[in-house]
Amino acid sequence: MSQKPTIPKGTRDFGPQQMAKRNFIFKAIKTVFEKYGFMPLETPTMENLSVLTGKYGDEGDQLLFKVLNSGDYLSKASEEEISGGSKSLLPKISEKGLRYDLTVPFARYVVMNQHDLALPFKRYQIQPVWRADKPQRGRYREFYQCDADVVGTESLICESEIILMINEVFAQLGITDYNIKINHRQILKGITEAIGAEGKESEFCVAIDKLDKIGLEKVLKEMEDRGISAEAAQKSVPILELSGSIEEKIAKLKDIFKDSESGKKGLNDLEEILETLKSFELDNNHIDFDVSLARGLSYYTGSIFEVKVNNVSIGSVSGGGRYDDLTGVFGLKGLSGVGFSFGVDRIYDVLEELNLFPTDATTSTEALIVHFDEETKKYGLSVLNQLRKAGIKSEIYPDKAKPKKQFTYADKKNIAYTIVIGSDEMASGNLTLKSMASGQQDQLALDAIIDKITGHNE
RNA sequence: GUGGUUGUAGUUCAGUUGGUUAGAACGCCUGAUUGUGGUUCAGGAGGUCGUCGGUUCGAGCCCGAUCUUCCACCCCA
Repeated sequence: MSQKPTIPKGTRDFGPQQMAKRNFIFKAIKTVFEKYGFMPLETPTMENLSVLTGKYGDEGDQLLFKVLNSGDYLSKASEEEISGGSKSLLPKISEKGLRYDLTVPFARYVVMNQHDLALPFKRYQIQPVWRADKPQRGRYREFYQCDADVVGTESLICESEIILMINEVFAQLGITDYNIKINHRQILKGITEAIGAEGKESEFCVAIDKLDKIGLEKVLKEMEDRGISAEAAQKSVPILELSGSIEEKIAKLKDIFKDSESGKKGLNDLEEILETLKSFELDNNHIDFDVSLARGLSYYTGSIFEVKVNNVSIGSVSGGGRYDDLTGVFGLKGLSGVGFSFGVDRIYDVLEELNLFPTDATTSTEALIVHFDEETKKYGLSVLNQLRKAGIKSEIYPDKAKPKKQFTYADKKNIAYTIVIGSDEMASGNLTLKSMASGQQDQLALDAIIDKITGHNE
């Protein structure tokens, strides 16, 4: 008995229909990225472990997929190291790992090529990444990230452009009801100062990030669990419950941040981003200033954002922020950057849930040639050649088969037209064009058929 | 990593306290139609019940291990 094939946990195949839909998303994202002056970059699937480890925290290191050294990978390890467990053995048997995200390889690339790059450097990168996580719904061990980053400038125009790009991508995808939540790490720092919890920033961030998930009371408890005084936690309540328009929230915070340089800086940045956007005449920029937005990644130092589509069961579909020292760990100091990422898998689920995939995203072949015998099949080949010369996606049923079988094939593959060639058609030169959707058939010369199919596309 | 959960036909699922030959729907194949798909009708194929071991006269059902699925926590896209 042959064994049943399987794929590794947390990985997926993408069939033709899925790929058509995924490509629809990728195309929209790529088009927009390039329109804003971002250039494509690809980096290797594998990086040296020295590049990857220590960049994502202890948890992150555990989630790295490591690649065994080639050949006799145990030969360099001593008895002692083998008996010492995985910690001492690992560096001896593995030197490479699969990329965990696109940001670190990007930073590595920038440092390695710093003398050749025109700064500011704008790149986009669409590639799979791997995490040895436990899979769940919407969480895989292999998934795609679509990153766009700018390094080498502190200009807030970049932030504004990110907002514009998100708006443009979503417009192309047909998503209309969504919020771009924005906040600023300096504002969060300002809040910790204002409530008397200086230096507890990261604890504060971890706690409030869960606000919409677990509610205010549990967040306050979490703050206390993480070493923030009950008094300070209480003082944050009015800030977290801020309401009103963006301008009103900013005005209220300005008052609270009288003595906080960080807080003021954050608010100024935010105002400048909003001001810059006014030059671009958006009807609705979808921005929502949310002081409870924190985002886990600790390397963010400036603005941060996250996109949530409303009325769907899916979490955030995009996010990003500004980091001051991304390349510092690789020895290149003082390079500020800002970047963001689209989560393709989640966008896919959103489009599916809202039924927003256009029907032509899934059509494949436009015309199938149906024949009856060797002679008509041969005649069909020259017809096929003409169709393809005219740019029509077309194919001929390769085997001799009953028409029923050939039509069923066209039906299953969702092919729009069939062109039937029998002895009558061969004799007259007028072929039978059948529209599979309506079932209507017409006797037409090949030129007329080509006109009709291509005309239908325009 | 912690705790729970699932596994029966290609797919979604039934399957009685452990008792003969494991079912349905959809899908698939063939025919009704030797030049016509989607609808209809008739027929057919398809399962070592996740895997290995144990209990039993007897296991899809009970027990153990393992893999797998999904969920919560942690963390994250």
